[in-house]
Amino acid sequence: MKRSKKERQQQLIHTIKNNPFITDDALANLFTVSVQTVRLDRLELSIPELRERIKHVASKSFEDEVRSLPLSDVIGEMVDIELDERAISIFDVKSEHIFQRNQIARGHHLFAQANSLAVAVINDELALTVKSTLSFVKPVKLGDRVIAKAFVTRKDQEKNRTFVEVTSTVENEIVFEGQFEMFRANEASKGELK
Amino acid sequence: MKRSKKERQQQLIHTIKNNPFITDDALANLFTVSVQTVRLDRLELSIPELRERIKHVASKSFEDEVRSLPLSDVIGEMVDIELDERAISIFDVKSEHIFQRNQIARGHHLFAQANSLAVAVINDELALTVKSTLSFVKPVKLGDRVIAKAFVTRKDQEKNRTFVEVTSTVENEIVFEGQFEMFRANEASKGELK
DNA sequence: CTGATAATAGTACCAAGTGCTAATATCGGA
DNA sequence: TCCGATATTAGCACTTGGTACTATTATCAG
Repeated sequence: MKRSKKERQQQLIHTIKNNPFITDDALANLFTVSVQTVRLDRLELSIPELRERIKHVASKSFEDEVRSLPLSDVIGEMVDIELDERAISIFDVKSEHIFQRNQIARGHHLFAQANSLAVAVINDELALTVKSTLSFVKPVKLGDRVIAKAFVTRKDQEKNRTFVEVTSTVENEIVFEGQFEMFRANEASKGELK
Repeated sequence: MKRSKKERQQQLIHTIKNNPFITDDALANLFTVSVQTVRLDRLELSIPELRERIKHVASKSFEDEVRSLPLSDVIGEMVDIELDERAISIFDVKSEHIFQRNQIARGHHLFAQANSLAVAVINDELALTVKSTLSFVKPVKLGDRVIAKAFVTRKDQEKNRTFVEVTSTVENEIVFEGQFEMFRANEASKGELK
């Protein structure tokens, strides 16, 4: 018992969290205990085996037909998407997102969530933001769960533009609004961008 | 030979592509061939086994997840500042800032640089973005050095608002412009924000 | 000192493979 | 029609990273 069971289990949780790809064997070495001990720990903490962990990580990102952009490029967690129509993502405000002084989320995270959602909702190989107008309606605090909803409002086929409106709420209260004018590369315009 | 080897292999590629979670066994059933045939096919097409496929999908998404975190501190290096007047920062576009597909910098990093500069230039305890209008003039690429310059254009003492204009350039060419309306908490208004 | 808790050891088993050899099909051309 | 090439199937040993279970040994605390 290096530092008691509890302490080890806390470390185990932490270690696996930021490296789900580690095997029991490696964990046993890390904590200088036997593999069986690691397994008992996982059992108690109901942490699934390596393969299941990996599968979980993988399927989270693979879920549904997010073809336009790999889900990975989205800030926040995508919960719903209908390409070229709408998309919803969730973003939990953690300590790394706030100003330490006042616990208020820094604006660029809200923008990042909204902007990446605007990119993701577009059903095309390439989507870039051209212009946008933002309104930070209400400060967002540590621990808040921000739900961003994006709607495609208009498409201009000739100019390859798509207009997306994003509204972010915390407990049904609007905290952020943004209009995004997006450039999209459809088949015809591929390769035009230098 | 239901439809020739080639045809089956094409289908195999397709099937695995949009469901990397399928086992050889399931594939064998699907094409009504033996498991061995599926394995030979994978071998010829150099498609890795199920576990490796899943691992690949997982690590791709995991890397991006990790990558999106350090957004908090990497917002450029301040090189000059005159409080309530102007500020300049430099931001080098690295691989973690771009879309892998086209090497173009993700918009929120440009916004983050500009926005944090707008916050920094304000000589007050608290500064928050209220509204902003952005224009992504030209795509920024991997390796580019973005120089953002912020100017305070106007102050509205009564409403506690400060207006900041930010222009970002790469090799003297404008790539981004933004107008920011900032809320500031001066002595008089401290604690008003709930 | 004795129980309880914790840790270790060992066994059988599983899924989803790889790598290999060997036996059959099946087809297409001389 | 028969022959050889290609394609397919079968079988076996072995691998990883586990589960599930039992048995033994430490270790600590009252």
